[in-house]
Amino acid sequence: MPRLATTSDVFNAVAEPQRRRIISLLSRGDRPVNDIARKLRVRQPQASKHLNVLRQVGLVDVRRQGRQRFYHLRPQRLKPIHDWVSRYERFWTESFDRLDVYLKQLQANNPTGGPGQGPM
Amino acid sequence: MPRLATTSDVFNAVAEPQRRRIISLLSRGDRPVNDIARKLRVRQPQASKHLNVLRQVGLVDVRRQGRQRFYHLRPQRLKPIHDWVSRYERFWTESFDRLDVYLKQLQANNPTGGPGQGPM
DNA sequence: TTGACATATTCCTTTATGGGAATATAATAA
DNA sequence: TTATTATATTCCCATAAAGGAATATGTCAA
Repeated sequence: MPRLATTSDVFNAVAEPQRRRIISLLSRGDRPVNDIARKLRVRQPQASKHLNVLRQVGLVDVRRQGRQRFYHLRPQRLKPIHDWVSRYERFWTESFDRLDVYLKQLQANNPTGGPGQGPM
Repeated sequence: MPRLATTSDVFNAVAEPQRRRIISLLSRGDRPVNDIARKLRVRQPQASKHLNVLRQVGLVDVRRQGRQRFYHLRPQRLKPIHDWVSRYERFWTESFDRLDVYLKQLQANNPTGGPGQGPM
């Protein structure tokens, strides 16, 4: 099973640093392409390409205004990532002592037993 | 700026579905390689390769026990992802009405002005 | 019309990645 | 020792992806 396409998997879309920067930038307001390209120090075609990926995956949408295209962030699409990673939040939030670890070992070595604890 | 290596960027390491499944599995307890491979229905070498990536990026570590190697999740390494994506949480948590959007437009069109609001 | 500006798209090249298959290494058992 | 089990590693191949450069498309102004 290879990696899902950047245009269909949010995790993969966001695995590109430039695209993360675009998301950061757009979170402060809609912007036209040249604006984005200038701010991020990339050439316009690359900006357009990244924006195209983000649009296809649903992380941004576009609004035309004159000859410009204002890109707009759709942050709800980040929620799957947030949900997934939040399942592990307690592991670094709670005091996570050796007893917890020991109990987890036991559970792992005993496939039949115990209440389901961790995230899936 | 190309994509960072899966072995050095947690975002990229986690962009692979199989590796996310390994993380899920390990969150319920340490496991040896064959166990993981069997559970995830992948061949042992692929499991080892993914585990190697996860180990290099710091998401798991290994403990030898006899001829087996028990892999152990290091969930703290997921924190960077959690931190990053949490910056946008309020956008889908708060009621985010059209006024907010309008204010963001204004701010974007007026680079000099206004208090910094959004995440960076 | 023509020209200038804003953006998208295409083509090309390089590179990282992931799977398959085979093999190597390591540790235990007999 | 040899055999067996558990895991790692290597080699090969196919593919997605990202940047560069050039070009196409679209929109406005004169």
